[in-house]
Amino acid sequence: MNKKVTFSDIAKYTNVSKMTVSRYFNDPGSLTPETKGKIEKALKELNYKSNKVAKILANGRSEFIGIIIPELFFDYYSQVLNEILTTYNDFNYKFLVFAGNHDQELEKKYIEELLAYQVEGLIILSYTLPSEVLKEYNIPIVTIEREDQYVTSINTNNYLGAQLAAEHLIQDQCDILININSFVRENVPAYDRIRGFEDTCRQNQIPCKIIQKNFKNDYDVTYELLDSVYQHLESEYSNKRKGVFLSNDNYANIFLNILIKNKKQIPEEYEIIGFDNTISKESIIPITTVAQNIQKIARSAVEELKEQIESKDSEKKSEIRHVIIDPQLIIRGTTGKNSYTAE
Amino acid sequence: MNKKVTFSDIAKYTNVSKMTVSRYFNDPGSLTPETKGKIEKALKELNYKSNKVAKILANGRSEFIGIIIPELFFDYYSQVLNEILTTYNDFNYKFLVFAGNHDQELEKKYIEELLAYQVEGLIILSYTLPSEVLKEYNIPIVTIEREDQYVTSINTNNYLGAQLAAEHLIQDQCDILININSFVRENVPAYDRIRGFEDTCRQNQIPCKIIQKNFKNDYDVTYELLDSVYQHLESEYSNKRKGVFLSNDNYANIFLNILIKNKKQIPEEYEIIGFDNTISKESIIPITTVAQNIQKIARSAVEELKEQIESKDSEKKSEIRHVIIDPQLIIRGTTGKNSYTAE
DNA sequence: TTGTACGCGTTATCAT
DNA sequence: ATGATAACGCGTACAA
Repeated sequence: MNKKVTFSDIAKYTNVSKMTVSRYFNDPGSLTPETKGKIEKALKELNYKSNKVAKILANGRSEFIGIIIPELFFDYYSQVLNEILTTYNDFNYKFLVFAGNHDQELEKKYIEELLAYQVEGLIILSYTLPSEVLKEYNIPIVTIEREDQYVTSINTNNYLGAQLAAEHLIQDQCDILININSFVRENVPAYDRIRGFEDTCRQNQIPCKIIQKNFKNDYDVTYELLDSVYQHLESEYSNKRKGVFLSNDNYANIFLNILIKNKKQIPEEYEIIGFDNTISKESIIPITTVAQNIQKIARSAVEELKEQIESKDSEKKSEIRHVIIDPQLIIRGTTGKNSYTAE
Repeated sequence: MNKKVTFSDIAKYTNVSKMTVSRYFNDPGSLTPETKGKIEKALKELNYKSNKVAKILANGRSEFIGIIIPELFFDYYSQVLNEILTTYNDFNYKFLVFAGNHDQELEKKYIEELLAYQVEGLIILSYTLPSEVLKEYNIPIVTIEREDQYVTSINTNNYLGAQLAAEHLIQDQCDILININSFVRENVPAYDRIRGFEDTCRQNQIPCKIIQKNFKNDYDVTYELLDSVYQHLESEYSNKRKGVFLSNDNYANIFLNILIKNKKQIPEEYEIIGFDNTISKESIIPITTVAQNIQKIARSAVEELKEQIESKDSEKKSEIRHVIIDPQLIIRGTTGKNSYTAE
């Protein structure tokens, strides 16, 4: 390892100034082929390795973007992070990633740390800090699928997703439509899954029931809660065709398992639709689900951030924007009267 | 945002030198309470924000660790990444993360980029670059669950995992033990799942069959391949009690679904054991599985890296180490004659 | 096309 | 306990 080779070393070796070496990288067109060749040779022979930290200090552009996710045990976050990381190939931003673990104080600390490293922007998937607080950091920010009143955001068109689900269940002639959800606040995007579902039922004059439970991030708790929901539905709507829309694939999968164990006919007695298109395909009956366009969400997030970062330079203050990405209904075996087979 | 507040600004404001301001952060014990107070006040009043990029350039310690994962669609990688990120709270390393997407050239490029940002070490989960190549970068490196001959690594005790699985199936009086695997090379840790399985069968004089298929990262392909395996097992071992050990939970789940659809009795006719403890719990029958101790794997990786980083300073060259973490068998509904119920 | 001088914000070193 | 000065490695601005 010894000492690092710098522009000065290359400059001495080639009898040019270090500015010329710098230009070799940043403005090669301005060099004669000769000097270019000399420098190229020297770089190889001295085994030069660039130091971007010095570059940041000199020109102020870190090309860092900070990401704060709640965690990676939930497939949705993993997939979004995966797609964000992949944008490196097109946008060249480097990503410093923190897992907030649902802890507000921790997340504040993480943001301070990210700012210290001169990140040019933040992508926030965690939800503990209100957007009003986020905006105060005065740095380009994009949030994804969370409360977003005061900041630019990318969200799925949850309303449309719920609408597609409800319409599909109605078309399949379900007698009663049920939405199973956790207690989401009205100001988060996911609440539109309830609004869209209710509105669609009302417009089609189909009975509709919203069931909200205090789901934890725990399989057994979720199982118990959904089992009680099942009992309730059985007693309440015994001889009706039930169309059930759950707020994510994990819930949908567990609910499906409960139905199967109780020997229910699917999709004859129950139709099921999940959300997120994560594990739904791997269920005992592949589950119809609303798929978010995660790649588009991720790319849009980086694009919006890039725009903010660049408009910051040119003094045009960019307005807050809320980008909405349409989801897609993926029809599988838990809906459609003739589809009780695997794909 | 205006101009950034620096140590110089604080120094002028308080009539001390910027060195004293620096000491306020790095060696506060050496300051008098008075100056400490003055500086503290100035930091608040001028709203100072630290710049760690300048700090890196000055002292050479970035506190960055680079991570290269193949992708995040596979739960195992997500969980490992999650646990690595969480070590920030104890070790204070910041993580620059790249998704290699199984592309060797891309990964080389990513490593160069990471080196340019002065990362102090690398954690490699991707497998495209041989450890012989990795070692040549001459920087602290730890690999996780991949070929590791020339570098320090953290791996699960795959041999033990397979042994636990085989012993459990034998104890449950299976007549024939089957291991379903992809074509893994003999020099990757996962190959020990085959070795451990075979050895245990041999020692117990139980018939054993290793089936390797060319699994892709695709549900439908995997389904077809496992369906053909099922057909094969049915014709070959029709009235024997079959104990099947699959190399991950996804395969185990799909195989289980195939058995259920064919109305096989589980665990009477087939016993199933998966690996990784990811989706096994959410299957129609919760699947017995070998759980890797992911938290320990992640922490060990960071600890080993830290040791390498620190011993690098003190000129003691640290030896290559291969740390082995024991997994644990989690018994659920797909094994054990009396356990055909959910947990 | 190439060079000079200086600055980026911090720490290291040697003084006092 | 505090300060002066020189790094760290690169880019900007202006000059030649």
